[in-house]
Amino acid sequence: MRLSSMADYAVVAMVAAARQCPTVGADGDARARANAGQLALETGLPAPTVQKLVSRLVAAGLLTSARGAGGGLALARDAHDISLADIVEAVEGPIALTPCVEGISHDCAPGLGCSVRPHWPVVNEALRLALSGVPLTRLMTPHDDVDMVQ
Amino acid sequence: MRLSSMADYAVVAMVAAARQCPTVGADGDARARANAGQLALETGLPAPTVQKLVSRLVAAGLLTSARGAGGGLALARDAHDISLADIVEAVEGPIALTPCVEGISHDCAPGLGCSVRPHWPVVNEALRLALSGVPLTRLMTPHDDVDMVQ
DNA sequence: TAAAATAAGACCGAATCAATCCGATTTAAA
DNA sequence: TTTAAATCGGATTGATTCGGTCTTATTTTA
Repeated sequence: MRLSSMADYAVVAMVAAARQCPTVGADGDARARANAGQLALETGLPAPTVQKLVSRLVAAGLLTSARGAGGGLALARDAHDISLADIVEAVEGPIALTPCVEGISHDCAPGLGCSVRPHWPVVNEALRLALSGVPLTRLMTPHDDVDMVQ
Repeated sequence: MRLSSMADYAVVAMVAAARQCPTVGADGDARARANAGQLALETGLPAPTVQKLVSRLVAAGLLTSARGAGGGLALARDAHDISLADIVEAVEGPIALTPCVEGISHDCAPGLGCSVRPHWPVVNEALRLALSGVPLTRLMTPHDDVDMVQ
């Protein structure tokens, strides 16, 4: 039920990246690029861990990377269009509480014919919806009372 | 993000227990008690694993146990009043995606002042609500189309 | 009184996960 | 042309948790 540490760190790293690169240039060439070392310094996470995280985030299309000297990272799209679900899925894969997904048998209860399996997608979708409702912009604020009213 | 195997098995075991003891006697003394061995046989799970599961379920107040010869297990309350959230909490403890709960520092991002921490309770509550909405009675049905309309 | 059946707790092996390190590739600047 | 800087990918090590098995204690019936 717990989020993996990698996914937890990824959220923190994305928040830091969004702070360092608040606005991406409209021409696609972000001016204020942040490198992995700066993100590690700001978040307090180990540098190798941040490097591995940004690799997955880039592969998932949440960050854009520019190699070489002067390179760095930038948000692929606006911070308001990146949600917790995107970050979690980028690091952990599809959001599912159980391995009882379509295509895999996983006969956990042969006698019951796995009667609980048809009900997991409902829970998974509800969870995904909850994560999708939290954009990155809301996480950037140090403390707000918006959550209380929701 | 994945549920632990123990919690997954606990759901299956509770479904099997609800099937073997559909109605609990109003006098509190259930007539049709199921023992751990029968549950293991019906679910296909290892018997020692089922024993460990029922121990936690009894401790959590979801099952009642009667020791000695002729003893066994019975649902503590009606199957309609037992939800997925109850079972998961009985096995895994409080439902929380991150260890960022009140009382524990866990300074994942000292530089940011853990700006993401105030937002986790919102997600946790949404997840708990989704699990609470699935009663045990719905899981007992082999296959129904109720989930589709919801 | 004795035997049988049960739950409850303790122990151990194994697997997954997190973290780290190293080398390869690419680009800009001197 | 050369040097420096920064990302990308894989492989390795260590530890924590998880899953499974076993033994012990308690209770009821014959």
